[in-house]
Amino acid sequence: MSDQKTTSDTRERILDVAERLFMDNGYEATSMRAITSAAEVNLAAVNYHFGSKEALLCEVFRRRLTWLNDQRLQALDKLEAQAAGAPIKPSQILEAFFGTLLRMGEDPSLGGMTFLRLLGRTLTEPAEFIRTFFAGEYAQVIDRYKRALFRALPDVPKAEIVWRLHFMLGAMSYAIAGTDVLQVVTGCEVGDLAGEASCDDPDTVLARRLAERLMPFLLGGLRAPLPQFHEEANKQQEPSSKTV
Amino acid sequence: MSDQKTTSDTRERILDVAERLFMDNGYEATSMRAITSAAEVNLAAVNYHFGSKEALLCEVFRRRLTWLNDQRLQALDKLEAQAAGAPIKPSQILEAFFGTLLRMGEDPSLGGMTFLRLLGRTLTEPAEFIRTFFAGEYAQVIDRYKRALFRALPDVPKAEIVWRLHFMLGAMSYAIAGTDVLQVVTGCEVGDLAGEASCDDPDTVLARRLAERLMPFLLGGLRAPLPQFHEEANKQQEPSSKTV
DNA sequence: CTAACATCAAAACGAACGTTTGAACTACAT
DNA sequence: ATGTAGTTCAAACGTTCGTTTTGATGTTAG
Repeated sequence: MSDQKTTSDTRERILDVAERLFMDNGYEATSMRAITSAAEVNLAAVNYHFGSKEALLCEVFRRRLTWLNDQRLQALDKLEAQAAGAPIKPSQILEAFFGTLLRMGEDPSLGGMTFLRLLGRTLTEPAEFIRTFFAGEYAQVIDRYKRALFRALPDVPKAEIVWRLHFMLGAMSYAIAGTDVLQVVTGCEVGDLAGEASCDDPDTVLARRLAERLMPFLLGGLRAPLPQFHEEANKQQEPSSKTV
Repeated sequence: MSDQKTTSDTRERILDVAERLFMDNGYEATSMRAITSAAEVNLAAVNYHFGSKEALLCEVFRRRLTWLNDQRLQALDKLEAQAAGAPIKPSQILEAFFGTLLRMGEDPSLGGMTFLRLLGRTLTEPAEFIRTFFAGEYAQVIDRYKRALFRALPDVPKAEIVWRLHFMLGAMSYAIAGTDVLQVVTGCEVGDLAGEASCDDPDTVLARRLAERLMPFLLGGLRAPLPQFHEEANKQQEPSSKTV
């Protein structure tokens, strides 16, 4: 009555297949028939369980994003509790926000790199229902982290922080999308990785390497000198730690 | 005279309309009928002039990208000539690559922000024909700039530079896409801008502000401290330190 | 004038799309 | 066994897609 376990099998299989196909082909280019036949379920199953193709895409994200943003909020709670009123280091804030996401790429049970790539590619889709869905899913966590960054960087104009948060999200989004539109850029990347740690699957290794490289880049961008009109703000970014 | 009058404005009108509609709705969600009726041309005109919808998209990009990447190569040529063998500053390289692009956003005759947004959104599209098209268009210029960065940063491992070039492209791509998936992030952005220079159209102002903010961020990310491969304090699951 | 190109309206093409329908099947409480 | 609610199924629905065709009209250059 309350929770049908007969439901779970078909539902989950659809969600898993949809996640992969949306990632491979994009939302518009993925047909219901491709999804249902790959999931080995009836064509009508998606509309029965989710209502529509749009609702399916939202559910694909919801089952992972709710958990993710919950983790992010908990991580920030923990940081603020530890700080006990003292300012939190920007590197810790970035780690809580981006590290929590990137660690999903190492765990296939959380969607792994498939979900990360899908997320990165979908964040730039212009469809209205996607934009409003993401806006709702992210509203709380973005607001909390924005305020945390304001407090961590009191000498930086708030508008500047917002811009840089935008840029950081972009760098991450594009990096996890990994569309490799310019294969020239990545080129040596994969071969470079394959040489080492071959115990884990390539996606897990990639996720770890990505985090190692991306976090310092983001922090460097966040603490870059401000554009001309505010020169004296440079001193607020003392090398207070070697965490990077 | 020349034949540019024979190939009258039908071609250009299709390209202009397609550029805007592809930007607004994405490639898959934009129909030929929407394009031709908005351009007030016959439905068959696209297939007559370009051959197919795919070829139309490629032509939309080609008419701007060949010029852009030409400018980029010339800018790098000029830098290298001025340096006369001496190392070029990374900031100059970034200015030549990203500044040349961002300046297109201020010039409506070069596509303006419409083209920039379209470019940012299309760079993450998974469709195969798009990926191979961009790979061909960008191969030369990426290779030149990659080598320039290698020379400008001789102490940084080449693989690291490639990663950071990737991140910089991502930050720029997402920033110019401006999909605002998380409106919370931008929020004050537009209102902030509207206060000042209201003499130009909003898109031109936005492009200028974007460049002012993005370039320092990219440079800060590029020059961030390198990751330390054994700094794992909170997570210890990689005992091997054989990383190069 | 002629020939080649460009544009048009209209219609049609087959294919693929998201969605709906109504019957058949399953599980389980009574 | 029977009723009921939830699930699956094959088949069809109506629409829209990219593309092609036909034939007529306008434009331009040799």
